[in-house]
Amino acid sequence: MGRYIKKCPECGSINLVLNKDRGEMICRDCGLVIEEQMVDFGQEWREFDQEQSDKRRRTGAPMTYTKFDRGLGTDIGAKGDVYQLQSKERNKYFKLRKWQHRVSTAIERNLKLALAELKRVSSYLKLPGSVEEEAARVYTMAVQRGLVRGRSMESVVAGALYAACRRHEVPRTLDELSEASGIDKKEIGRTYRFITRELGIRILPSNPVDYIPRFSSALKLNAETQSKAVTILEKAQKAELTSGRGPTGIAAAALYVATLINNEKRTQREVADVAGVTEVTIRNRYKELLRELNLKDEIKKKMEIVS
DNA sequence: AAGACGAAAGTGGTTGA
DNA sequence: TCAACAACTTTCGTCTT
Repeated sequence: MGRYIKKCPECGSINLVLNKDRGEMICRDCGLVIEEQMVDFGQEWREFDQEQSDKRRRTGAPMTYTKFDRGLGTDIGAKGDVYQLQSKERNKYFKLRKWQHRVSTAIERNLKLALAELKRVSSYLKLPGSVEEEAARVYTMAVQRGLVRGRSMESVVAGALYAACRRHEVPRTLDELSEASGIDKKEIGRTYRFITRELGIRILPSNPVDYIPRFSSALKLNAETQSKAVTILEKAQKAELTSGRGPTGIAAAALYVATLINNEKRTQREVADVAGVTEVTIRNRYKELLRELNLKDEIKKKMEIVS
């Protein structure tokens, strides 16, 4: 067996909790979610001295968008070879370094800050590493195209995260992003639309089904109710009840109906709260569901069995 | 007393002239 | 740029459990 991560890479704390179901580790001190995919990424060989380590290593540092230079930065003349050159040549290199410095620092400084913020928010929302990576990629592209100009860094970060969530089908609502980042919901929506349009990122309209697992666990519903809600949603999609509607509202209504059918009743208020919609919306959707899908009979049947 | 229901008016965003 | 429009919200009174 290989070794697991023992220290939090963020704050160095060893106070980590392993959540085996989700395959992730959480740092108790700073809240960072450390992805632990139950795959041993450790090397299978051992190194006893410098020579062996040079020989046996097959890879360089991992490339990642969550570092401002993807972990691959090159510094001109950083190693000291410069000093073996003639003075004229040396001046040339110094100039080059200076230029590199000028060009890159603005973007890099921005990226460093932004990626720290991104880590904070995504950790707060317990987003998987793949989403964080994607968001970092989106943000990097946005910075390179100068799309951050005129917008706050934080709002672009939030927008990038929102986009990444959507693409990976682990949707969070704008409200949640807003709460985690402290940015106004409207602002996030605006920058989200802006950067996805400018970067040409195609995003499928989010599927109500994607919200079901999260909502049901927030409501502590059992698995049957949850899968019932999913089948209701599938029927609803066939009946064309889902297009043009807010996905969270539909998901909430389906969930509400499922609780009625499975005798695991939750109030409209409770469902509305976790889904971030109002009771009225649930009522409207739920009325449509009953009307179009003949679920009335199913509910009645259940009621009769009970009585 | 709490929950469910529905009408009416208001909000923010999209669309089409 | 404006008005029409659909989806959703807020508010509030009424009915049901």
